[in-house]
Amino acid sequence: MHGHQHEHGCCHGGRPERFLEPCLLLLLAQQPDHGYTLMERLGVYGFPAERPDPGTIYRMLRKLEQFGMIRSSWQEGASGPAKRVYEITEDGKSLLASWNDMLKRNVERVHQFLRDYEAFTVKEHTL
Amino acid sequence: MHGHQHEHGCCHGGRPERFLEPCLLLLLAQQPDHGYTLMERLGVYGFPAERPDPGTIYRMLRKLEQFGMIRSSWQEGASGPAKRVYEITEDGKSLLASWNDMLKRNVERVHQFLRDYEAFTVKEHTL
DNA sequence: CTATCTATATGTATATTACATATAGATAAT
DNA sequence: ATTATCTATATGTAATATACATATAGATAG
Repeated sequence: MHGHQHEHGCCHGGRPERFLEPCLLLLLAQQPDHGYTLMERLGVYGFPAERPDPGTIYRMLRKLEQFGMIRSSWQEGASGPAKRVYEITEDGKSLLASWNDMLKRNVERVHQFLRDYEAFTVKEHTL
Repeated sequence: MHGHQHEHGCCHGGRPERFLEPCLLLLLAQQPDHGYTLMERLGVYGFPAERPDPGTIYRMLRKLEQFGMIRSSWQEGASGPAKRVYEITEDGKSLLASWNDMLKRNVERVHQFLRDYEAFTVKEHTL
């Protein structure tokens, strides 16, 4: 029952923000790839596997390239339309390491919340 | 070295987003309080304890009140300027439960990322 | 030759946060 | 006394990320 009852109006529950960028960097660190396949691979990190949003993903890839975190080249001789294949740069790997540190810290903050919420519900139950 | 080197320009690492709302709800579930004190209590969840942003916090409180998640009354007879004391409503408790569920799911997503990043660095090291 | 699949891209709206600034009553200091 | 500081609440504006809608086009299947 919980989780989706507040999607409209105020306080819609949803996805974690600022998470797409590190996930794309990690996927490209694992192996070079193009946007269309990356959309599917993002499912591992909880992004909607069936109906991902191409616009958001391609835009993020272009932004990362603008700042030199990834680089791209057009793949030739493949089937279907031309594919822009991205690979991570050294700067991108350094940024990925930063994201890893930051996400670790943020997880700690959320764990503190989850512990306190648990304590709150236990206390409520004993009233 | 990591963690703050990309604060400017692209890809600034920083705080988790959409985290202020659940934290305020949890703090008010623990006990009714007014904005000025809540600012300090937010330090438990990693918000900057010395120099929090009043604007963001008061605005979020007003939004939560607009949607009936908390309610407020002016506290009389206290020292200093008038204080608007907030308390959580039943709807607010329900929303808080939703946030708890969602944050649990999101933590799982981040854990997947952290595991994969660890595996990536191990692999890089053995090359 | 038309429809569908693969692949990339832009336009716009909404939401959250950061930073700057405004207001005002209460209390402390000179 | 009157000035400065502390407590407390509030608004204006900009930056950023995401969601949703839509556009484009080559390749392939019916």
